[in-house]
Amino acid sequence: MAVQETHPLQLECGNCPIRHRAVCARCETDELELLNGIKYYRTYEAGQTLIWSGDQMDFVASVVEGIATLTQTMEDGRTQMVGLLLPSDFVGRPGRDHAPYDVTATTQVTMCCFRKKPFEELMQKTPHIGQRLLEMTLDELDAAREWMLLLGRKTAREKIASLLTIIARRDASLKLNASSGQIVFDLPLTREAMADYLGLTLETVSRQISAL
Amino acid sequence: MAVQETHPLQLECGNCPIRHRAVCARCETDELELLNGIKYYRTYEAGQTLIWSGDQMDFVASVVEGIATLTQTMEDGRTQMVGLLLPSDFVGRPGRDHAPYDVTATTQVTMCCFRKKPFEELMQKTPHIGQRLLEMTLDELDAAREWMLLLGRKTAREKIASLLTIIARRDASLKLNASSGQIVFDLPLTREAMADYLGLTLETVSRQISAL
DNA sequence: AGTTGGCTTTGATCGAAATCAAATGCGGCA
DNA sequence: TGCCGCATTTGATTTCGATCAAAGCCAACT
Repeated sequence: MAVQETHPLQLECGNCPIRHRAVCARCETDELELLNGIKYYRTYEAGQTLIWSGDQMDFVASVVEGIATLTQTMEDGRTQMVGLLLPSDFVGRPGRDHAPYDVTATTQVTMCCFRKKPFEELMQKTPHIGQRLLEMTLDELDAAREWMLLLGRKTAREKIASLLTIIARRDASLKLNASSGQIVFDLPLTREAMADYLGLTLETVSRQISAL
Repeated sequence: MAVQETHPLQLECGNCPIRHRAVCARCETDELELLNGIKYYRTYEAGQTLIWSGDQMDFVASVVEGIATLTQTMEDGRTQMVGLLLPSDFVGRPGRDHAPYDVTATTQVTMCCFRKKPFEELMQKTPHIGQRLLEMTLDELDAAREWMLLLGRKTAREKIASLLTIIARRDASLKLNASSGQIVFDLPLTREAMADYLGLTLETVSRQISAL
């Protein structure tokens, strides 16, 4: 894994860490071969903005490693995070050619990219890709709606608590650490990022965390 | 149309009002024939809850006429609306068997229903349905994220303004009323429904509307 | 007319979170 | 060692929207 992180120029799909959860999860060996033919990897540093809202999008991609965020910004500078991209999540939208949100790396991020045109053509030929993408999009929609409840109706403290449980839960499902009863995890987000996510100010986030 | 509203037991797909925007939009005549074979209509009265969160879902459906809402409720009774269902919108999720939200009619609603099992089988055979559903789901996801910005970062007044413009815009695109510069529309929502949608209390909604 | 019950408006008060401002801690670097 | 830049914490004050409470409006029904 360490080797791939430094320069994952070409990685075999067979032992890809997101093989069974990404958009390619349902693909058979032959379909995978086609995808493999048009894929290429890119890595980004923590803090880097991968995509700016409004950018021309000539590719789509899967997050292989790292964490990135989707944020929306108003004219006066107020921002709201509208999505968290984790390994296996899909970026971009077939059939749309400009990006609707900023995408920013919060850690170092590795992406498995496909030029949009060939990918769209492949989607026509191999139904498994479209099926999986639909599934993933429906899950994202559920997550977004869960978040709407949080933003609209929860108190600052409840928001923090929800964020922590979500991160912890994900973390657990990723590492499957059947360790002792204790749950330990580090959250790779600054106070500001949390505030952006929760619809709060960073001061409020700080205070509420101290209070726990 | 009046006739269909009272008892739309069977309506010809060819002159269905949502023929070109619903999940069947991309279907060819032969595919439409298959869908036609498994569809049935249901109507609900204003105020009626079509589906309760947690219900077993043995069908999926398209809204043909009327408006319904998707709402999420917390244990202590706080509620947040997470979606607005308009004519052509799709209800239910292939591959999931319990409803995640309450669905409530705000006006009289007519739905074009399909039993889930046959629909899912049909989706395998006719790619156009899955493709269209993906497209619609991606649009819904965009709408949900727009709403997250509203809930997380906008003031009460801005929330009201956004709601009004959204309703007005939709209304305009529906009726295509190229009337004089004036824009006239009635919003078929109670103060409480608006409050639910905007993450506010009904008092605040009332005050802000008066203030405009 | 009068009553009932719904939605809506208006008023008074309270409180949670935003805002403004300053201090603290800490790793990198000259 | 000391300075710088950055994230975080803490404090004081303000404000927006929630909450609690009462009245107004209007259509349906007796």
